[in-house]
Amino acid sequence: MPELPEVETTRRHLEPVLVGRVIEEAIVSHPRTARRNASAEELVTRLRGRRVEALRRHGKFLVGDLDEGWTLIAHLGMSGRFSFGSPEEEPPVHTHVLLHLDDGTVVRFTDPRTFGFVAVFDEDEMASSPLGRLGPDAWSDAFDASVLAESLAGRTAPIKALLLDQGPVAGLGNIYADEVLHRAKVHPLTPGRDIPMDRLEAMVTATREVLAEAIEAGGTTLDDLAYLLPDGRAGENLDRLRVYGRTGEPCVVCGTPIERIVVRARSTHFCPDCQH
DNA sequence: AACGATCCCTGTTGGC
DNA sequence: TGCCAACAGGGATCGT
Repeated sequence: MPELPEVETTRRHLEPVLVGRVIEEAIVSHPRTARRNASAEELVTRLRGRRVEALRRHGKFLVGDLDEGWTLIAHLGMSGRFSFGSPEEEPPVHTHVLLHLDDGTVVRFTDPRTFGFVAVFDEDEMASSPLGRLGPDAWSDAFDASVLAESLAGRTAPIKALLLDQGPVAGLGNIYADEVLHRAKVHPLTPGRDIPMDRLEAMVTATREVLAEAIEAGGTTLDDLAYLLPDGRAGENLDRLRVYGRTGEPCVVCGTPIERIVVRARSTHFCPDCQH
């Protein structure tokens, strides 16, 4: 499923295609994908004629700066994916948004499970957008141990849940949260407020390492969930995962079998020996 | 305010 | 072999 590395990989592929282009026409064929706007028709109206000035990312959100003060927000959800091609090509099944650009390229948003969305907000709406509740981006210098310590102070929820919350840090999902906790040797059920400073520092370092590896590999494509890069290739990070999806396999550090528990209705993988 | 449960959605999987 | 329930999960929402 798309997390920060998959969204960043998507951003890097889309940036040269979108930035500087004008969206001449937009087609939105699934109302749920447009649910952050008043209607699919409103989203189409807001997209039409807009020039894309920049493509950024915060956490798992893609952020497109449009002209005249508009902002494009897209989230891949569980199964969302962007691709691009020519108008003559048949779009993939479950393609819900088409952006016809002024150079003839068509950008497509495809999302079988419709957990993702595409939206356009004005400046006032941006103030109350989903971005407002996000903590510092996990792949930025704004995320460090002192910031993390501040946001975890007094928090009794398990650290795994707090990492998924996007408040203390934005961009980690179920796969990379497990990977970070394993590398930092922190048990996923540890209450946030009980993690000592040296473990918080280890978590920040582990986050940078895990994300750097995953971005370099083009993200993680699981066997059963087909996240694909915009050019159709699979991400190559799966073999680098040390705990996620490895229940029962020996820990690469100590050999103890990896355990699986459920935290906040999310599968959670950890080494009971390394992570106390 | 913080936390936990529930819901949305559909392709894939596992059990019978 | 075929059918169907269970499962997967990011984020919003709601109750406590």
